[in-house]
Amino acid sequence: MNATDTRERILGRMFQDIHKNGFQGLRADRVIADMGITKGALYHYFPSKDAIGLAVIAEIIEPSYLAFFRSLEQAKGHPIDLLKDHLQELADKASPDDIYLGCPLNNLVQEMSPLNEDFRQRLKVVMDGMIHYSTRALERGVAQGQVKADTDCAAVASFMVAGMEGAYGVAKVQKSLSSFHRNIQQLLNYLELFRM
Amino acid sequence: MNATDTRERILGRMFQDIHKNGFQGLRADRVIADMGITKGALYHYFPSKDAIGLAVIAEIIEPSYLAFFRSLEQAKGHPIDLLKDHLQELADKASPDDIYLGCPLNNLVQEMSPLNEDFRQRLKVVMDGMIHYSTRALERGVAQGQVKADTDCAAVASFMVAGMEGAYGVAKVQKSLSSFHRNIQQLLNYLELFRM
DNA sequence: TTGCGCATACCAACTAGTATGTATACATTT
DNA sequence: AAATGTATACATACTAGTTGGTATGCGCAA
Repeated sequence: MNATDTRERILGRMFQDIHKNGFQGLRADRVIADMGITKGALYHYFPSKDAIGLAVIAEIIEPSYLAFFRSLEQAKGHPIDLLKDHLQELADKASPDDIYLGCPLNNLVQEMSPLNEDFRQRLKVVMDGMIHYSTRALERGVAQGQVKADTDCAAVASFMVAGMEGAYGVAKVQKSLSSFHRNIQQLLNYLELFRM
Repeated sequence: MNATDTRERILGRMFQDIHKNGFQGLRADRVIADMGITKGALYHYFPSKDAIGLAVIAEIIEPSYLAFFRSLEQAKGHPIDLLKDHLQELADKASPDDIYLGCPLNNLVQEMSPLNEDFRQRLKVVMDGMIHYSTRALERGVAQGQVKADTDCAAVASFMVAGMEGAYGVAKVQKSLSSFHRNIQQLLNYLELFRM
């Protein structure tokens, strides 16, 4: 068990606890106790609780969310299909627990944006990234005659992300996977409007 | 200053603090200290912190959100116009602070749904109500030839609420009123699709 | 033998909640 | 009408448990 492993194991567990309890609800000492290690290890790797949260965003949430959207830059295929396929995949892969706990990104956004500017800015980078790469994909679609010429690509991309997060939120209160599917389906219908 | 006043003043302040800090972030004693009263008063009216949160939902959040949607039952006019007007009004009336702090309903949903079943159910009643009354309004529109006959009214109503909450969320990280306006505008465009 | 990776032991501040006291209004009895 | 009881609406003081964080020590590999 080398050092990097321990740090990443801690981060992974912290992510899970934050996912369920929120950052304010995170009890770092309880998490590490569950892992069978002690505060010595925790504070060896992270100077403070805030640092844990920021590291979770930077090292777990951001990569996992932006991977797909960055990949749009090199992706071939109709941008509307690429975006729809991604949303469809999110819906297909979502477990009841994913729905019950909600979108980790959205959760942190709602909780931490007004409380901590460092958090907000890091989270904003992630969401802006999602919107940015989607916008560019749609714009390429316009240039290639795949997307309607009068499309406000930035507005559509932004609303797609908003609709996604909204779908997570509604499904979360309702504790309903099928609610999530229905709302994602409506979002797919919306995206289809902009196909050439 | 009679008793009812004090109770309602406490609730109002608690609502504000929850709106900013979340329920877990609420420090009830700090709030009442700011009000110039003491724990005696607080625990005279509320048996526990949870009771404060549930009272805020039942007595402040639920009425304010459901007022409009209930009114749809008696409203005359095109249902799509009624819904669009409401969304437009939300956008027009939103202050920068409303955006920065986010939608109180959505905030609590994201934070509390997985943590407290009592909270989740009370919040679900509110969101279900919003969707329910919107669905019925659209269905009456179908019956009266104002809304396209093949419209899945429940799906549209649900997605409208999801889009609304999503718009709040995205605008919250971005700290941008214009982002909110853009996303609401997209939602209005979406609703327009179902006009007969 | 020095520094890394952790464990142990501790602490100050906070936090929800309680136990108890008290002033005032209002009803009841005398 | 005066005296007495009683419920309401708080205030004060306290506590047990928690929480984030620190100080220190110690084994082990390079």
